[in-house]
Amino acid sequence: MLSERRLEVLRAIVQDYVGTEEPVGSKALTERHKLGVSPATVRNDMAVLEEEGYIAQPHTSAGRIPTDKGYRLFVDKLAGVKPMTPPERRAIQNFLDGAVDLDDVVARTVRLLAQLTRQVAVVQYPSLTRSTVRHVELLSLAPARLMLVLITDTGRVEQRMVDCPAPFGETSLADLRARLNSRVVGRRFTDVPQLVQDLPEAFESEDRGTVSTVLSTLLETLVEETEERLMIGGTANLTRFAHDFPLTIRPVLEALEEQVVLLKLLGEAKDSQMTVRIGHEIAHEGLNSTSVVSVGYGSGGEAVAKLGVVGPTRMDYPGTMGAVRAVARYVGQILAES
Amino acid sequence: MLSERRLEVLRAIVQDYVGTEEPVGSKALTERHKLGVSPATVRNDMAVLEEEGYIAQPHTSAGRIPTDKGYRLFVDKLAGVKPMTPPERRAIQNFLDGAVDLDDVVARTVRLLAQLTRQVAVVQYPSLTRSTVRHVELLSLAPARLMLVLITDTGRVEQRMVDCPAPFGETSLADLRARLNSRVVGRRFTDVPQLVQDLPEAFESEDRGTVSTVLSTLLETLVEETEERLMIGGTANLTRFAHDFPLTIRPVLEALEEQVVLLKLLGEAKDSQMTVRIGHEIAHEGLNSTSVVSVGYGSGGEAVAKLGVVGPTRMDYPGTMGAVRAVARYVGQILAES
DNA sequence: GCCTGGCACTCACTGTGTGCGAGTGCCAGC
DNA sequence: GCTGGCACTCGCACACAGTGAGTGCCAGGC
Repeated sequence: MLSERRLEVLRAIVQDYVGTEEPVGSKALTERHKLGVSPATVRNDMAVLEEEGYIAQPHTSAGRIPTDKGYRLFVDKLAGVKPMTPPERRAIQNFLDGAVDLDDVVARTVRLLAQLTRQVAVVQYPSLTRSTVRHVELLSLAPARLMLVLITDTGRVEQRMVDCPAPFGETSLADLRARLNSRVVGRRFTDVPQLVQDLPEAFESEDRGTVSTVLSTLLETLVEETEERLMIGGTANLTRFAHDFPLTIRPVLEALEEQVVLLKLLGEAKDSQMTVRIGHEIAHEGLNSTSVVSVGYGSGGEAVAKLGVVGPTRMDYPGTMGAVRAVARYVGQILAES
Repeated sequence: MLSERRLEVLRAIVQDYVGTEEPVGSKALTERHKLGVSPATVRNDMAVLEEEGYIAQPHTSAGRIPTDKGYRLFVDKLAGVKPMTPPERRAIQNFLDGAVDLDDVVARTVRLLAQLTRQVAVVQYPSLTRSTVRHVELLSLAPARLMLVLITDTGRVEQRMVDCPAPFGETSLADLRARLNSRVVGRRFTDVPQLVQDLPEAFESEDRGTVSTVLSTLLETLVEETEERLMIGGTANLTRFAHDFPLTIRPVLEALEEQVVLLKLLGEAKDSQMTVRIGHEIAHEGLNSTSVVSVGYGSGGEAVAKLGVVGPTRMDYPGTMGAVRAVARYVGQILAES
């Protein structure tokens, strides 16, 4: 176990490095922080911290920079979450309040997060898996062609075309619509397959084919859309540390376009808990020199989706965590209202 | 007017510079192209071309690079559109054929364009303004709460909540739905306002308030959604010329996030015609060292939206134009089918 | 009149060498 | 266990010369 002072030294190193973006030496440390000891002592502490793997030297005659392990300790033990100031809170709320629909809420959230943290923001659309059904609509577009529209409690809408094996009358359509809704409205998406299983049996044999087709399209939609959608913003912020990782910006951009990677990343985190993934803790190669701060958000107590930011491992963790948490809360409120 | 050979020299300069990304000198030019004259002659031609503003020297003892004006001449007079090869065409079609809905079509198109051109791809969602109505649906969610769903011929779906001033019965709802659809289905969005103008008069006075509210929400949706949506992809390709404009990448990323800018850019171009905007021809500052190649696409003869790519002014214009044109065609086909 | 070879000149780029200084590790002493 | 002192390391900035690609110009030839 590291002594109190050594932890203090680590904290100082992280703070200075995040601020200056330059390796920090023993002398500079004692000047900028009231550690109460001489540079020589700090050097000894640094030697220990380095041996334990918390900090490293880029080259022999340079200062130290934190390692991933160092940041990890910093986040877990040394840093709190920096709360937003009241004016910031008000600004967040005002900005989000202007949203007109779900797309707009997500778009505004991304912009807001990117601006607050000055990093890349990622917001997941409310997941269908954890949503409940608000309404299922069936529209007849042609004698043997239907449109299936699925509306979730979070306001998300999905639609699919259905080509029927046989013409389907308006009466049957109304019947199916009514039965379908009475079974699934208010229920969770995950429960839907079971709930509609025996529905074809209630219909005349000539209509059963169509009913089955509609149902399988519905189930397909549920499965397909379980692969969630994301919105990303603030990529221009990546250039702010271009000198930091000049060619590393490319793999990051590539990773960001591979939504699958991001979704997996968000998915790995514990539900509504704030999660910080640092550097090599991230499995994906392109993101090895970045950190991801994410948290779930939702209208009720439960998270329906996640949001977060991607930035350099050298980021202001307390501030970023504060912003992410605050935004998640307000988005949750907005969703609950609409 | 420039002589035939001087145009040939300009073409050679553009081609070489696009290929090598380095200023091209007179000697190298004569070696790589069969111009039939000596370097000294080419130097004289270059001096003329420079005087006329088609090429420039980065510094005194270097080769020449094309100016925006030089690229313009190249695109207008010297270069054709390079058609896609049959295997490429097949690949495009196969890739787009797998799409399941409009979002997917757009997403796949973006990916495809980015991959083909190795540049940033931009695809505009089919515009509501030029679309026709396929169906309007009204759903009752609560006694005084409706959901309005609008479906376009291109498969786009928009939904809005409507809070009614008074409870609205199922009968009235069905009536309104039927009247609304009989009037607007198959009509252009721009004609809708006029077509529904006198609709409230057909209802009992107690329902008129709600009908008006529904209609104004519908009209609002049309107006709001006229501000189009975009999908962007391939931003990682920006890093390919990072050495070319190392700090210029930032304003480009910023401009790409400002969808308004891009939409304006796409909007300025003539309808379905292929348009190339080069360097300073683009009003927006951040995009001054980029070129934009765009073209309209649509299911019928008329364009419903645009797509294109953003790349460095030093790009392979014939190839890019070929790819953009081919993709636009196939997307049009896909939309016509669905 | 246009093209060509020759020539002097420019200038970015590269590699080498040097001095500087921040930072380190170690050690003896308090 | 902390401190001051000291020798050492090494990246970085700067100066400087050599190289070579490229240019403009000019006199001569077709």
